[in-house]
Amino acid sequence: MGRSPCCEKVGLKKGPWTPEEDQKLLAYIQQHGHGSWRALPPKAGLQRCGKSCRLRWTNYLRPDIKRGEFSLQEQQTIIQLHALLGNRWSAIASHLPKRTDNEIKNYWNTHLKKRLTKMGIDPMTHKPKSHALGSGEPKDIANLSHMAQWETARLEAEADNMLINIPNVGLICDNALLTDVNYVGNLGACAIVKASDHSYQDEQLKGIMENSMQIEDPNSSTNYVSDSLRFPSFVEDGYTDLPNATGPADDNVGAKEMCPTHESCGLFSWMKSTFQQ
DNA sequence: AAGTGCGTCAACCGCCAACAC
DNA sequence: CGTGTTGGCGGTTGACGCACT
Repeated sequence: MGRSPCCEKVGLKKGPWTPEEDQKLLAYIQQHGHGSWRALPPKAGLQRCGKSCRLRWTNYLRPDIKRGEFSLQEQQTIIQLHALLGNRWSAIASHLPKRTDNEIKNYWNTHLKKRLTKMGIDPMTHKPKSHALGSGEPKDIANLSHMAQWETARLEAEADNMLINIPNVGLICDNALLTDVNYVGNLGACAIVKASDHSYQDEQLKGIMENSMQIEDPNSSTNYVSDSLRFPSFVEDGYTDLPNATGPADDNVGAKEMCPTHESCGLFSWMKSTFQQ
């Protein structure tokens, strides 16, 4: 049998907070700080348990909270970090200034999880569903092991406050089934936008592609790439072995290998070989 | 207009680790 | 070292609003 709830005491209120209660809590904390949460409610004149007060403050009343729709950049970050950290919402929240772990958790459960599932991606493993359990072949096991090592290295670097800067990848192609944030294994996020939908892709990509590189699908008949987003500076800095990334429309050897999830395509291999050093 | 189903999200519950004694 | 307390975390619930029939 578990411990009895902290609000079991007679007279303690539960449920939604009223504006009056919010005001009392806010005023008290602004004046005295929260101190001991357990001791706070009677001092603030609230018929709540300390836990409820703490939750209300951290998830709603804190002045440094950003509310409202998640930007594409934020969505991308959540997906990336979830692939890396799993359901460690507070750790994920620490990378998203002004967002609470509760809000991120809700957003993941109600939006992102469903979206990944719809895209045929297992939201827990971040792998295509058909590959979620792996084939059991030595090659797959080796890959998983390699990726695990890579993630470990990343986590260690993160702990040292030296987060490795892995670029995100944008792919514009005519036959894209996806018009949203995707991912490339656990290495980076990938924005796939249908090339013919010029009306929104520029703004959409700008949101996603901050500090990102962009790869144009050479198979695209439209070949639309916004100049402002065209080809990253780091390609000029030496990353020149992209799989046809900068090639003309008919230079499509690598692009033919592109797949919706990029798990096994040239893009994925390229990222692995380039960044797993 | 009423009923139903579904999505969203604030809030709660219970577990756990850290800390004080 | 054992025990009690506290705060933090992730999982879950349920009230609410909206869309649809």
